[in-house]
Amino acid sequence: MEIPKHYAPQEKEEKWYAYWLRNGFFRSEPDPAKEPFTITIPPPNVTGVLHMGHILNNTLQDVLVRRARMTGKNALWVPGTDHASIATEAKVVNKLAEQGIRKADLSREQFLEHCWEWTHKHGGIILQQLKKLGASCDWDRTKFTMDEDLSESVLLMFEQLHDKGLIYRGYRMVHWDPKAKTALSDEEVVYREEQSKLYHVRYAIEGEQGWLTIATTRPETILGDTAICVHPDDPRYAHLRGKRAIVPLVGRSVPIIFDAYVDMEFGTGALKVTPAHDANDYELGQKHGLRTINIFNDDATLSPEAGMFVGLDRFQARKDIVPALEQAGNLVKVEDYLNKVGYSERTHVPIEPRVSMQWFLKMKELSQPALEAVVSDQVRLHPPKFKNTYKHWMENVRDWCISRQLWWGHRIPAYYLPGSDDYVVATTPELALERARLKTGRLDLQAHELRQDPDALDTWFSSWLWPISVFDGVRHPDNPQISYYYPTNDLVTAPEILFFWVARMIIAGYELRGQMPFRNVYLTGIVRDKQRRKMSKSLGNSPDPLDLIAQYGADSVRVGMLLCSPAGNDLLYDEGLIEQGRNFTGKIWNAARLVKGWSADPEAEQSPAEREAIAWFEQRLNQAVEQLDQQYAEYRISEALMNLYRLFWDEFSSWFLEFVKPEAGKGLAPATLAATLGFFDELLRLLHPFTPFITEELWHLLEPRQEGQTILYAQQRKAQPVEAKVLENMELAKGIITEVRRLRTANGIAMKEGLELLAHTAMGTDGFENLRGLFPLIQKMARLDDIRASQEKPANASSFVVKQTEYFLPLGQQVDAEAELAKLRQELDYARGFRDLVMKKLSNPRFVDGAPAAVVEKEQQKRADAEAKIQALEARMASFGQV
RNA sequence: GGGAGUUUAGCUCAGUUGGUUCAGAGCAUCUGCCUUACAAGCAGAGGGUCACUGGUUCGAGCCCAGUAAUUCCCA
Repeated sequence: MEIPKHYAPQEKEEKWYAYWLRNGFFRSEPDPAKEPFTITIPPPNVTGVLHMGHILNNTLQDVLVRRARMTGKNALWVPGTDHASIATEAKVVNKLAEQGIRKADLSREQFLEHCWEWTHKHGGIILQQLKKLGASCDWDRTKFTMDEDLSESVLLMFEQLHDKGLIYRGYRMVHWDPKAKTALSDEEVVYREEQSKLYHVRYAIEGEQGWLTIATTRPETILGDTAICVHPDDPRYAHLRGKRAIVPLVGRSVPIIFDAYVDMEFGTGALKVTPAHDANDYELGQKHGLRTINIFNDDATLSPEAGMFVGLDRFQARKDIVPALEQAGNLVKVEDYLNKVGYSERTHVPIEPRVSMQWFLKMKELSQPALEAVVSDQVRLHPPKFKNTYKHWMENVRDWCISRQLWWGHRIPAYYLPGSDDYVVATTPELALERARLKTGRLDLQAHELRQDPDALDTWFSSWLWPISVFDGVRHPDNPQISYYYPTNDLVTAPEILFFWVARMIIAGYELRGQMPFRNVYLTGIVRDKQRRKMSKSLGNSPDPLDLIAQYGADSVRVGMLLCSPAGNDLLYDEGLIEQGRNFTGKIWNAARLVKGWSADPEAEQSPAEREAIAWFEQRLNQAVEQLDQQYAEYRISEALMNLYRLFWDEFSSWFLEFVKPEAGKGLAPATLAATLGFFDELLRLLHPFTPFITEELWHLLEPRQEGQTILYAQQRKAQPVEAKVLENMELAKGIITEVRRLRTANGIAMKEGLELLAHTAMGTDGFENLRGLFPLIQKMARLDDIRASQEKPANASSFVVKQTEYFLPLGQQVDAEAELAKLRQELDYARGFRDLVMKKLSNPRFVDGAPAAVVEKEQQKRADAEAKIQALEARMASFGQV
């Protein structure tokens, strides 16, 4: 069968993906006879679209899963999506706004209908896109965090933790997102440094002359001040003990309190205290029994409590209050100030600290096993540098605010009793009623009298169950699926969500099953552009991955993304990387065309040279497999790919295929052709996890295959002992070939022109004899008519030294004596320098006595090698009449 | 403010318990080639005071201390 000149990825990828699906190759079911290998996908946002980060992340997962399949594991990759409460709700609210509909005008049910509509319309697009990449997920198992079973799992978890006393409801200071109008967890706040102003404002002391000046970045919160605080040791303010101050503009009298919390160095050493709008002030307020005046509405406009600027946005109020303070004579000065402001991770508006009633999960004890799991390497992070970060977070973990004032998500399963703040927790309204009747003793209590908490749960409160809930392991902890597939093997995700998600999954894993959710966590880097800017829609610096796949093929994109992305390192994306991937697939394709063009000649006998080449590549393959095992074990995926890249390109294509390439028009010994095809097959298997499509295509082209056969389950070569000598000798032979080629180039001798190579064996023939079997290969590759031993050193010859043997290439009149000498001199300097260094070591008694015997012996060998080389070089120089 | 990491060729990165001159790879660059699979290719070549300073050691890219630059995490 002829192979087309060019590989057409688009067509082949479609064909093979359909073939894989049709045959159910990605499916997995529990099989006690086989070892499971499981990955659960980090569920992308259900309404998201594929970006470059997904490409990197999912290619890695696919490589791991495909490799597992080809090394005898029962491999399963579970796909799915996440409902992304706040992000999706924000999108739906925006969409409704475009249609002139306000969320506030809809009932909860109506709004959720819109959310579902949106989800059904956009949901799963991203999963379809992953198919283009070649992702070998078991699509029949696709999950969504709002599926009925997964939802029930979330509620059960809530109930379980609540019953254990780990979930509580409390009036606390939380991070408030005034745009989404919901509380956020600590992790959902991102801090950004900002140039702002520090306002110095003076407060009158009540009942006497004098002022007290404070410094603040948020003058509008003055309206909510309920104290001034100074340090008890500060002599500047000692006289103010027991006094009160007057809040500017509103004229409220507030106490001056003393607390060591204040930093005497900062600003004026006096702090205004606004318990309702600052986390630290809130603490102070609690401690000193201060009033809490909430001057903001939930959208961060000023509330009637503020007393002025009512209804104004907080930033407008900040602007407007400055001239007001100035006019009132309270503004002392304004300076520039660099401070850090918390923003909502989702809506990107500045966070407003706010006191509100929220649900919290106690984290301290819960996280203990999860901390130990990582510290003791039961769960391994790759790269391990993230262990520190993880440990630090876990040791300082704080209670998790799990309620969100949103509708899209899992509604908190708490039901308030009539006319009371008391509640029962249950996973369904029916169960809730039962419990409520029990609790109240009112058997006639009706469902409509109970009021379910309006809040939804933090999305991560569902995703932290993901590796368990996709196997229904929360509701049915002993079902065969979870028993077989859990704990999963690898998780591939971004370091950004190490705490959000990874840590919490580990916590949930131990809490629910007493076992880690996965054994390895591979943390990818962030995909950036060449200027190290994060790829983003707004910057417009990100290519559309689907365009790339359409242009270059999925295999090329996969290779390009993995070529240069060690675990934990950012990937500086450049289209050149994808081109490199394309060039590599092109190379594979062309090598196949070459080999496919060869035919077996039953008459032809396998030459000793061919046998040598085959014996060598056999060992070279063994060596590569050994390295690959190591690289996979250490999650050095980029390195594994580079290893294969060079194995295929340099060793197989440039060396092996050229070794055995038949003369034009001639056939090949059947055994040689069979060996070549065998190697090709093995290489395709090793490459398949990285380039699934082209390897399947060629696997079917190089040998006749039946419908239903696939490379997906073809097993990769297992590690075998490597015969080092065979590899060493070939490296020497390659060295000789390269030297001859170099001399040809340097002296302008065409490859067509035959040459003779003389080996000067006066020094001994060991190295020379070792290579005798490879001579035919050397002759073929360097276009030599003959290689022979010689006692004399011919004149008018170029020379080089390999090991301890000096080789001469008689070039007649063409020798460039100057260039030759320069090269010799350079080599001699190098060799002498090397010898001197070794000698210095050997003449140092402390080295000879102190270093291990093996090391000393090595040094002595090095000296002998160097001496021999120097002699050869000196003799050579002498033949030119120079030393 | 606290903590962690990084610094090796023009770029992106390897360098495993200190012991070949250990200074590597890919890409990029340069030179010569349309050699009947591949010019998206082939054959060659050049390129680095391992951030800096000091220390430990017979021996340091590797260990220690300090300095600088830079990144990230936490507050």
